[in-house]
Amino acid sequence: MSLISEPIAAFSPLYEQIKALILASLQASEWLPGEAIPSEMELAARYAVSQGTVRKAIDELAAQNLLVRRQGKGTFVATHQEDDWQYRFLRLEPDSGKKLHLKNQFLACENMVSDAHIAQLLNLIAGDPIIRIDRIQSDAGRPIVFEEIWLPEVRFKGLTLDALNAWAGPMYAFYESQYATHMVRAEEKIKAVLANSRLANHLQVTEGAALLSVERVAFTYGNKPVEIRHARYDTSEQHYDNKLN
Amino acid sequence: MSLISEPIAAFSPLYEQIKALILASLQASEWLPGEAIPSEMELAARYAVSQGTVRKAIDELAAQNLLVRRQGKGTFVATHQEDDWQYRFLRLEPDSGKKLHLKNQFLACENMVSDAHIAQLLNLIAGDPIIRIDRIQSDAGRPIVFEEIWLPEVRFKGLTLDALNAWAGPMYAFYESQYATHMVRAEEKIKAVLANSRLANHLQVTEGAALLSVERVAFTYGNKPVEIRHARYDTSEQHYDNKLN
DNA sequence: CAGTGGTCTAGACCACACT
DNA sequence: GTGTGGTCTAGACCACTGC
Repeated sequence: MSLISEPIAAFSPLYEQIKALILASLQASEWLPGEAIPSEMELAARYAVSQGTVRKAIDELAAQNLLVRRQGKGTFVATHQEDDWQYRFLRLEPDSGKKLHLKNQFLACENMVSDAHIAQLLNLIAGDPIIRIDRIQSDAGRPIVFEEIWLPEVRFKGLTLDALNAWAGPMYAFYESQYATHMVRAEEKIKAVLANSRLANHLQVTEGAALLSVERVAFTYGNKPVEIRHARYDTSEQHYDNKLN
Repeated sequence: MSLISEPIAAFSPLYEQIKALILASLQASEWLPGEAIPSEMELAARYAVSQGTVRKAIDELAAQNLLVRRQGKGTFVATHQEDDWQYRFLRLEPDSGKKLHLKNQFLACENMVSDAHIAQLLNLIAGDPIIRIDRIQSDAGRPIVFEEIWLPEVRFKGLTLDALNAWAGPMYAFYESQYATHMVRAEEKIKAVLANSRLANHLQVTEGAALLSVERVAFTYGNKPVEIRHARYDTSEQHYDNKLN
């Protein structure tokens, strides 16, 4: 009888390896968000494979929203600074169908040490330094969202309330331009909760009103969690919109 | 100066046309859910294109979850009857991480006429006949979900409470096997609401408890809406799980 | 016009499932 | 072994962008 050992590494097609190489370059900031990566022909030459193989690798990265293809122009590193990506992860929509125009109001930005829960979510150790931010987002003067945000202090060193208040655009564009941190994906856990007095005050609803609780973990390249958010949405006149495929 | 008319029909690549042809066959039930479609070679011959072009068409349909590729076996029409697709559209998960084992309890199944709201969502006219179903889903004896469901009577003729109670599996597998209706995608609008006495009673929570309200429209082939659901989830020990990419 | 991504082809070969 | 989907290649040509 023959001795056939279990394959340690499963078969990995060439384009998967190319994908990994491109990903490594993204992670190493060889090409920055918004910039063009080399053309398919150049990459094919660099990796010594055919254009079709590079193409398949890029296709998959584009499907995961890591790259953006633009015919005639090139392939670009995805960025949260583009107009149509500004609110890529925001699923809240007014019932009326109009568009939300959210304005930030930052309440706090303080350095502290993480508890066990936040530490675990961020792959840190309880007691590691973190930054905690509170903010309210309003549409036409009406508060809609109250959010608590936790960030690892190592990555977001020196972040202050003043810096936040000086920034007009969305949070993830801020992280990208100020801290070279691009968010790739996020996971959310949604519940219905009752407003306590603090939440009621922030969102100008009555105590005991129903609010949507949204806990988010956001990840950069390499599946690294770098932001925790706990949001409460007032869904009396807006809803969380989701598509199932 | 030259007179250049706007292109009426934009350029449409071959594989898009093949995609449309395959879609038409699916919609016409030429191949039923769970069945294999012809091999790539056969389809290439049938449509007189290369295998690569058929491949790209199938790739995109598989990405939309309309087809399922299985190496060495063939390409199959997606079905809700497969084990791992049973709860493809259910995003509710226990906080504990365990799996939910939901048991159905159907409360009502009655014929009625649609109001303007439901009619509009189902592309019907107010007054058209519809079927309305109430059900409760429980996990380990605890009611978790209360749902109202509306179906167009034309498509689901003769549906009775007894038929529902005789069915053990998930709803969309039932529609598929009994009414030749396969659900392709769905849209959900989520809010937080307070339990009124009726909801409190169904879900065994106190009046004024916070509940997740989930309004779903589900579509078959050809973007045709064929089911409306309004669910209320008790999220005290479970949450709605969502991934953002 | 040159350069980029996008389409289409034809053919060779690999991995996997079934028999 | 045969048939299926999966990978990879090389080359031709099309569509779009910007100089």
